[in-house]
Amino acid sequence: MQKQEVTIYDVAREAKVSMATVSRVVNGNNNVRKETREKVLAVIDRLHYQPNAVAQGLASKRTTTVGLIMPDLTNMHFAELSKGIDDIATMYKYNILLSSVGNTLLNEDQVIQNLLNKQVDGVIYMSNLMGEKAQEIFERTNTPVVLAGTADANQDFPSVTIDYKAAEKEALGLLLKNGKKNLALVVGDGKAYVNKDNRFVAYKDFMEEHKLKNVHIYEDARTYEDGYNLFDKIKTDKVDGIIATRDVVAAGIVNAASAAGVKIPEDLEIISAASTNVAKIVRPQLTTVQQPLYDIGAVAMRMLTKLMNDEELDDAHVILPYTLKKSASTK
Amino acid sequence: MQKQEVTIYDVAREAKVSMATVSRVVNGNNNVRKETREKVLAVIDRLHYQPNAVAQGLASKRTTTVGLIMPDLTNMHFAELSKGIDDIATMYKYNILLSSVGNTLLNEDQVIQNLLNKQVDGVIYMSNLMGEKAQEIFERTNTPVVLAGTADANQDFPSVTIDYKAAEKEALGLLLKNGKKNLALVVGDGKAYVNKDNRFVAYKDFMEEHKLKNVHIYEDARTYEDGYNLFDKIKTDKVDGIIATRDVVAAGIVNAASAAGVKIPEDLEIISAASTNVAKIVRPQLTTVQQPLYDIGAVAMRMLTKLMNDEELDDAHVILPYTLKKSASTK
DNA sequence: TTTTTAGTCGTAAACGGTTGCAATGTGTTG
DNA sequence: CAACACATTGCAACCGTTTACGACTAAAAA
Repeated sequence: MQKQEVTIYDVAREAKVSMATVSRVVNGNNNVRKETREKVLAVIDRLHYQPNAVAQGLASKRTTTVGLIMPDLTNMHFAELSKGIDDIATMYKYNILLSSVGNTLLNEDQVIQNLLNKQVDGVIYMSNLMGEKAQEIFERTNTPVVLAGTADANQDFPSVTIDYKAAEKEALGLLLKNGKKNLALVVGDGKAYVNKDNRFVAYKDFMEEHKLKNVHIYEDARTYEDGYNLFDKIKTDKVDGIIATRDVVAAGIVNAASAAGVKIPEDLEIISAASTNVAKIVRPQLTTVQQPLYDIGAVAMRMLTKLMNDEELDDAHVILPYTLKKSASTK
Repeated sequence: MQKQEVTIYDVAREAKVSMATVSRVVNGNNNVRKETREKVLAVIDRLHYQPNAVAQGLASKRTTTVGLIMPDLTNMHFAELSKGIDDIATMYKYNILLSSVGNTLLNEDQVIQNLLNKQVDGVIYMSNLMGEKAQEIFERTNTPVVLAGTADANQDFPSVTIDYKAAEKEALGLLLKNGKKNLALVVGDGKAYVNKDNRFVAYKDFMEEHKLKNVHIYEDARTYEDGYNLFDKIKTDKVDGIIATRDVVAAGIVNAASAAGVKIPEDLEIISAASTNVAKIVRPQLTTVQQPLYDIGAVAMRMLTKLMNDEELDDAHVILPYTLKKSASTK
C-alpha cells in the first residue's frame, strides 16, 4: 500500500479550514456553520476524499468491526446463524471480521487473540465448545462477547439459544408415542456443549423416566456420508427411532435405509434436531426441530450492539422458541 | 473500549529498552541481541502484552486483512468458495473482512468503499455481476482485486473460473445424445456474468448448431421452492431436458416431477450446473457439472497474496477444470 | 455600553505502533 | 595502535485521524 493519496489534511488545506473542522464534517458533528460544511463537502467530493478507518480506529478507539468465531463456513447451521448476525451488523454499521476455527478448535485461542488484537468492538462466538484458554482470554479482555446458538456451562457469557433439553424430550416423546422403543441419538461432536450438557442429559433422563434400557448414542456423525455409513450399525442395533442433530446426517440415514428396503416411518422413524432445506429435499421429508437460526444470530448481534454501546441487557440469556415440525419421516 | 491496558511503551520501560527494540522483537526482526530479545520476551509475557493491530496497520500501512465480497452467506456455492479462500488466507496470516451485498447489489459501491476505507490489503470479489460504480472504485484504488468464480466482461481484473461455456455445451450434448430435444435452461440471476455472457451464449449457440428451435430460458429460479413451483411451467412447455444452475433448484424440479408422476430420467432429464451435497441427497441423484469451488477460492486467494506482495502473476485469468459427473437424473 | 452566552473554529496533543538514520560499542584487520 | 566493519540499540519523525481545550465572534441580556 502506498502513501494514502488524499488525507484529511489535504481537504483542510484546500478548504482553508483546520483538520478539526473537516473531521467534524465527516462525522456529522453539527458544530459547524452551514456554509463551512458545504465548502468542506465540496472539496471532499472534488478530491474523492475517503477517511482512513484505521486511523479513525486508532484515534477513536472504535473500529466498528465485530469478530465472528465459527467452526465452518460450509455448515448450513452456522451459515444461517451468520446471516442473522450479518444483517443486524450491517443495520448497525458494523463490519464482520471472520475467523473460522475449524471443527478441531486447534489453536482457537490464538485465533481469538488475533481478533482482539485487531481491536474488534465485540465478538460473536458460535463454536460448539469454548476451550479453557479461550474462556480465559474472553475473561481478561473487556471486549464484549455474546454466544449464539451455544452457551458455556457456567453461563458466564450472554447467550442466545433454544431450550435444547425440552426440544430433545419433545422429539423423543413423539417417537415413543408412535410406538418406537429402541431410541438412538446421533450427534456430531459429543463434547459440544449443546450435546454434552443438554441433549445427552435430556436423552438419558428420558430413557430412565420411561424405563427404556437400550441406550444408543452415536458420535462423530458429521456428514451425509457419515449418516449413510452409520445405517449398518443402526440396523444391527435394531434401532427404530432416531434423533440426529444434523439434517445432512439424517438425510444420509434415510437414504441408506431406503436403499436397504427399510420402510420409513413404519420400521424406522427419524427426527432431525436442526433444519435446513435438506430436510425438505430428502424423501421422505424429515420431521425436524425447527430452530430459529436466523433469529438466534440476529438477537445475539443485537445484544452485542447494546453491550458495545455500554447499555444494560434486559436478559443476558435469551431462549427463543422452537417448534417440532412433523413430516413424513415420523408417523 | 477503554484505554489499552499495556502498550509497547510499557514493555519498553519495564525491559529498559526503547520501543524500537520491542517492536523489533515483536516483529521477529533479527537485529536484536539474543539476551535482549529474551529479556523483552519475558516482559511481554509477564505483562500479557499484545500488539495493537490497528496501530500497526496505521504505521506499517498493512492490515493483514482482505475484504471478501459475496452475495449470500447461506448459498452453498459461495460458502464453498469462501472456505477455499479462508483456508489460504489463514495460511498466509490474513484475516477476512466480510461484506455480503445481497443478491440485489443494492449500494454495492458503498459496501466496497467501506471495505477499502478499512484499508484491506486486497479484495476477493465473488458477486455475480460487478456494477459500474463498483468497477470504477476498483479501478481508482490500488488495492488489488481478484474475482473468484466470476469475471468481468473486459477481463480487467484477475479471475479464477471454469470454462462455463464448454461445461454448458457438454451438458447439453449429453441431453441431446440421450434423445432429449426440448432443452431448457434454468438460472437464478439472468444478468449475472456467468449466465448472461456464458451460459446463455453457449445455450443459444448449441441450439442453433443443432437446429433446435424450442428455446426455453427460465430466470429468477433461486430456491428449492422456486424449482418446485417452476415444474408446472416446464411441463406445459413440454421440456424434456433441463440444465439448472443451482442444485437446490434442480432438486425442487426433481421432487415436483416425481410428485407429478413424471419419470426421471425417462421422461425428463436434469443436470445441475453446480454441485453441493444436495445433488447426492435428492432421489434420483443429480448429474452435475462438478465445479472445483474450493479450489477456485483457494487459487484466487493465492493469487491475491501474490498481488499484495507485489509479485507478478503468471496468469491473470486462471481456468480450472470441471467434470461432468453422470448420475441417475440422466440416462 | 458592558457582560453573558452560544455558536464556530483552530491548536495541538494524543492514539500505539514502525522505521530510517545516527550513535554506540565491539571485534577485526593492517 | 589506528582504522574499519558490523552488530546492536535509541532517537524521533511519521502514519491519519479524534477531541479536549481555548480563542474568537456576534448576538442576547443586563
